[in-house]
Amino acid sequence: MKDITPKLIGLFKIGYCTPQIARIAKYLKQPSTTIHYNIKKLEKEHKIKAYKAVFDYSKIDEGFCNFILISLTPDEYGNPERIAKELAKHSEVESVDICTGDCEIIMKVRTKDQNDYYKFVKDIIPRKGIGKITSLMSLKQIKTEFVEL
Amino acid sequence: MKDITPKLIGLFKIGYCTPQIARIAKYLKQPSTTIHYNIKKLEKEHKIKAYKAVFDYSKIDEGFCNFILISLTPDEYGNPERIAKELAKHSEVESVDICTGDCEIIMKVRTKDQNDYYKFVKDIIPRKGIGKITSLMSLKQIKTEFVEL
DNA sequence: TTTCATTATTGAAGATTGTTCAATAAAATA
DNA sequence: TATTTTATTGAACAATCTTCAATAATGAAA
Repeated sequence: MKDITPKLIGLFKIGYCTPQIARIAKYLKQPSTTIHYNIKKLEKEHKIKAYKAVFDYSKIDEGFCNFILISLTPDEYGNPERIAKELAKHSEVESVDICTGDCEIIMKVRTKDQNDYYKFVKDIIPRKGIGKITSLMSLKQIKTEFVEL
Repeated sequence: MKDITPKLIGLFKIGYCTPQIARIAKYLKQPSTTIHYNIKKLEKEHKIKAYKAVFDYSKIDEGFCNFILISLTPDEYGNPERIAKELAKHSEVESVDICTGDCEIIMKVRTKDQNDYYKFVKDIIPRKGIGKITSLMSLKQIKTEFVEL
């Protein structure tokens, strides 16, 4: 057996999908060429970043979800983007935001279980600039990426 | 002019896309029927919830992003899901998670600006069961929905 | 207002892609 | 081993996306 499922999931996480012009045209009762034109416009303006799949992560070995609130060390207050972009590179990371308030960076991370999460935190967090972190564990996901589960 | 853009954005937020089987087949060097079969399997197992677009939200009037940490009143500790599902219904809400720690619910909300965010909070939050809320404002988004910006 | 340039809409034709089907192979089960 | 189920694959088909050229609408400038 080939087991291409993990490869598919990896591709679908970031793209490899495309709009359903005909279906949208029917739903909005407009010619498909008009829909096509408007979608291409959104793409040219870089308003659409990607077409992708949303998963029920609990069913694809990514059911352990955590929010990580990161406080930076004072010497790194100036450029939180450097650290944020490094963190964003990891495939377990769903989102990274630079924010105000009690922390400087908030990220959402998906792993299979506590063990994998521990590995991630142990590996990724002890780097220059990161002062303190707080984890908020998600017990149940009601809505993700605008999709209700 | 028809201005179907807002309708397209609404549709793309939740679906109306489809996988690119031929492209994946080429990339993975597999027959397209094999890719097709495996994707349909993922769908039947309900591992894939939707195919959708990811936006550069700063370019589509949803640039003001906040994380809201919600503490419930003691009498609602028992069923946080009722409140969570209600909150999830609103189109401004990207995600809703029930969690442990300092709060019971964490949600991600996108609005056009502070005014719209204020309206949302004023409208949505004062409901039975919600005790205290904390907002974390996102100043800059580095990665969203697994897509780097 | 009139002219001109740009942007938006649309139908028809063509190129590409997703889907179905039937046959075969592989894996799991008894 | 025998049997059932699951997985892979190529060929034909149906559906979709895309291109193109013509037209209409909009906005800017004289």
